[in-house]
Order: sequence, then C-alpha cells, then structure tokens
Amino acid sequence: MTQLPETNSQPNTFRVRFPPSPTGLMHVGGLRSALFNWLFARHHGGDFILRIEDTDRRRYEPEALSDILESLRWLGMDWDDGPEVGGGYGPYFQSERLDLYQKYADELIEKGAAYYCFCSPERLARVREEQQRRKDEFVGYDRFCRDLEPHQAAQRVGDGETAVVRLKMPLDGQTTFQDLIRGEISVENSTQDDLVLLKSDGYPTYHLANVVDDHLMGVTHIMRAEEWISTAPRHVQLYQALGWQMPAIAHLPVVLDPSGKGKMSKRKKKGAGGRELPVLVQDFRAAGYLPEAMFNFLALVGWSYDGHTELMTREEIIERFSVKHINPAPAAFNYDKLDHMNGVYIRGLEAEDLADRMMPFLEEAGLAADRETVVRLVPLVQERMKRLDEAPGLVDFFFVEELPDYDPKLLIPKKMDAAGAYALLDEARAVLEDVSPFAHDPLEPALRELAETMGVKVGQLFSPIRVAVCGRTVAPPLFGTLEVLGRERVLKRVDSGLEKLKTLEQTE
RNA sequence: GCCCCCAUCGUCUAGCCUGGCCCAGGACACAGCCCUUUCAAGGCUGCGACAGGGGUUCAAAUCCCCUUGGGGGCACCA
Repeated sequence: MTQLPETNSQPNTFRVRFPPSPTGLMHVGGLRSALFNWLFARHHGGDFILRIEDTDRRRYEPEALSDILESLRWLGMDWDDGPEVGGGYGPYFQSERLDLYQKYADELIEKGAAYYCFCSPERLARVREEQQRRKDEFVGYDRFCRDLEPHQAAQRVGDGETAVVRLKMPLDGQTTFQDLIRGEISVENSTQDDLVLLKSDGYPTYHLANVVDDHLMGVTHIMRAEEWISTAPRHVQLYQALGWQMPAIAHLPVVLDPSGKGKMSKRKKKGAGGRELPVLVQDFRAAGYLPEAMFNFLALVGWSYDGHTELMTREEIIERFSVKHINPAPAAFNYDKLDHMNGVYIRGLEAEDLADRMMPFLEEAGLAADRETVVRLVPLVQERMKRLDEAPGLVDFFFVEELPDYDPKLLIPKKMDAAGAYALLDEARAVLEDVSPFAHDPLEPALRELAETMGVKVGQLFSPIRVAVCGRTVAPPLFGTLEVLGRERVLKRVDSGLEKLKTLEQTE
C-alpha cells in the first residue's frame, strides 16, 4: 500500500504543480504552463511540485521524461517535490500510485457516487455515432449501466468481467466554480456525461488521478491551460463526491500559433523564408535561443507587468508576477518578438560568455573553431545575431583556409569595371602588405588614406577588399575582420581575388 | 451540431474590476530619415486599434444586453 502523507503535517499555503504526461517531447505551451506555476510558487515562497502523469500506457514514451526534466532545468525551474528530489508526498509518478486511485474509486462506488460500467468501446462508439447522426442535443455516454443493481455489478466484476468505473454526474442543476482569471464559470449539468474514473486496465484517467493527487499532495492552486476549462465542472463534482475542498483554480490562455489560427500544435510551422518554426523546447534550444531570453519572453505570453516594461531579470519577474495580470484572451506566439528579445539578450552578454555559447553551434556546423579566435570574433558579430544558430553563417570564412568559390563580379564596386576594381585591389594589397602592426588601428587610417589618394569613396575601396577576404558582400566590420584573419591569409585571398578579376577582364 | 471561454493597432499588450486624467500608452513588425565601409546595432519620425448595434449614465474602451468574429472542448488521451 502506498504511504499516505502525514495528516498532521501543515502543508505550505502555496503549493502548485506541473503535471506533464510523458507521451511526447515537451513543447512551448507546456513550458509556459510550468513557468507560470513556478513563478507563482517562487513569488509566494511556496512549493512547486513536479508530478509525472504516466497513466496512459498506450502513448507512453520513455524518452519523454528526460526531455521534460531537461526542459525545466534549461530555464532554471527547480522543483521542491518530484522526480530526483523526492518530497514528503511521493511517489511522484502516478503509475506508482495505482492502489490509491483504486481505493478512492472503491470508496466512491461504496458511497453510490460512482458505478461500474460494462459497455464495450464498440457500443460506446456506436452510441456516439447515432447521437451525432440524429444531431442529438446530448452527445456522450448514455448512462446505460448507471442504474445497474450495485451488488449484481460487483458480482460481475468479481467474476472477472471487464469494467470501467464512472462518476455519477448530477442529472440537473448546474455546476459553478470561480476561475481566478475569468471569474464565475457555470455549466448545465444536463450537458455533462458520466466520466470514466478508472479504465478497464486498472489505471485511472486523468480526472481521477489528478484530483486525488492534487488533494493528497496539498495542492492549493491549480494553474493549467484553457483547454481544461470544459473538464473543470467534472472535477468540481469529483471533489464534492470525495468530500474534499477543491484548490483554487485558474485557466491560462491558450497559446495560438503565429497566424493566430488554432493552438500551437506539435507540428512544425513554416515561417518567413521557409524556416521551420520551433515548437518543441529542444527545437528552441537548437535554434539558439538563450534560456534567459526564453524565460523573459515566455513570462510575457499571457502575462504582463505594466504594459511597457518588457525586459526583466528573472528576479524581477518573480517579484512582479501576479495572477491578476494574466490576460484571459488567447495569444498568438510572436516569433519575431522572441527573436528581437533574444538579440537584446545576446548583445548583453560578456564576450567570453557569448563565445562559450557559440561554440557548440560552430562545431555542429562542422567549423574547426577554436575558442580563442571565437572570443576575438565576438565584438564583430555580437550585434548581428538574433539567434545562436546564425553564428556559423556569420563567421564561417574565418575557419577555412581557402574561400569557397564566389562570383568574381562581386569584386567590382558600383560604377566601376573589372579593370578599375583590379587597380583598387592591387593598390590595397600593397598597403595590406606594408602596414604594421597588422591591426585595426593602423589598417583603417592607411586604407582611408589610400581611398583619398586614389580619389574614390571609401566604400568603393573597401567593398572589393571585403569580397576578396570574406567571399561575399555582407560581412562583419572590415578592419576587425582583417586583423583576426591575419596578414598571411588576407594577402592570399586578395591575390586570389586579383586573379579572378584578371580572368574577368579577359572575358569582357 | 452542442457546451464553454474570449474580443483594444498586422501581432503581443497597458487601460476595463474601482466610468471622466484616453481624439487610447508601450513593444514587435513595417516604412522613411539620420548615423555609417557592407550588414547589423543605435537614434528620430511615420503608419496603425477600442468588432458592430442597442442600452445605463451628465460622461463608456471601461457597466449591461444582443449580434458577429475568434478560440477551446465534446475519448477507457492527457
């Protein structure tokens, strides 16, 4: 028998929980729910419980659990009760609490608040189908077994007949509850059907397990996504049948996909430029979003502080978080804004820190990047990055000996021909060979002076150099780039650029 | 179809509870200009909303009702 919690222990006045089901990889919607609960707990000095709702044996995926734990840790959300840390109300895996659910299901049957149902899934499907075809007002279980004689029903179960346990919902009247965000919510009981509490495999449904555990674990506040609203009346009835006080409850607005049409699904969406928009937490990590930016942004999905303060540290968010400022309206997930905010956080990083965070992305891209060089590169690219996954594309030419092939025409500046470009590059080469030390400072004045003596705009001179050295027209600031590249490689690339121009002249 | 929730710029939102300070503020995006060796970053400016209709009131974005629109849910999944 699973150990019941000490009845005389005084639970914290603020105990919230995040109860993921290990049926798939964690997605942002779930992370957001977790974050709001965590913020609520930390704000009030309460407890954050992590409970694994592994009651669906068919959809169970073993790798989901580690993904859930990693996702929470990524954002720095620690839990007071749960896997790996324990707590006084365990176990925290519902699959290890089966006897508890069985016990309360039995109790409800005994009280006459629940009953055995022997209807086969086939019959249920047939009933539903007919109701839909007839366009009945009521679609749901027809309560075929509700009034079976209890002793006979128990006998059949004893004889080994498979059955589920269903809750007897009231047939008339209405069920009402207070939502912390939406106020009073009320539904007609005649629209509700008798929900399954215990499945035929002996596992509880979400409804039973969730209610039993929230009660036993001393949960005081439930914050879950809006899609649960419609099941709340059932939970109200369940608490009532069990004779327990229901925790305060709040339904968080759903997160809509960027188009605002439908909630964010686990399927990836295509964004501007055909980029796959991340949905899973691990995709956000892989895209190079900083956890601190993600934390800040996610806190603002459905919650706001004062309408104009958006950049906040985690401490500030914890201090300012309030259920009162949670917006009940669904919100589209704004990737552009996330990117912008991530860029702000990237720009705020120390050079060494940013270099460390860039390294895995450079390695992943197959670049032989060394940390020392990357640290020197940071000032050149820091304000040009919104996501870390953009880093390889920004610095790749620093880590190759030979530039990949590029269009020689790029070497020719505006209003100029190949011969002119050649002359410019050739003169520049002389300067590049002479200047000492080969660093930003002597390099810039020297090349500016060259532009002046040659009577061209600096842009006209710098452009061919940039292309020769980087292999493209858009690149980090030139002089810093030259310095990091070093004289030897720069001259080699300029030579190769000169050669390209020469062949271009001949074919003209 | 039925039930429930929601409704301020293209998007995220402040204001709504406790009507007047709102001819509605901020952010992202977009456009223009400035800065500038490209691209960014930064600065400035612009574009742009109270879904519609009825009430209540001296006064409504704010309160009430209806309509419309959007979303969510209708499993032995969570």
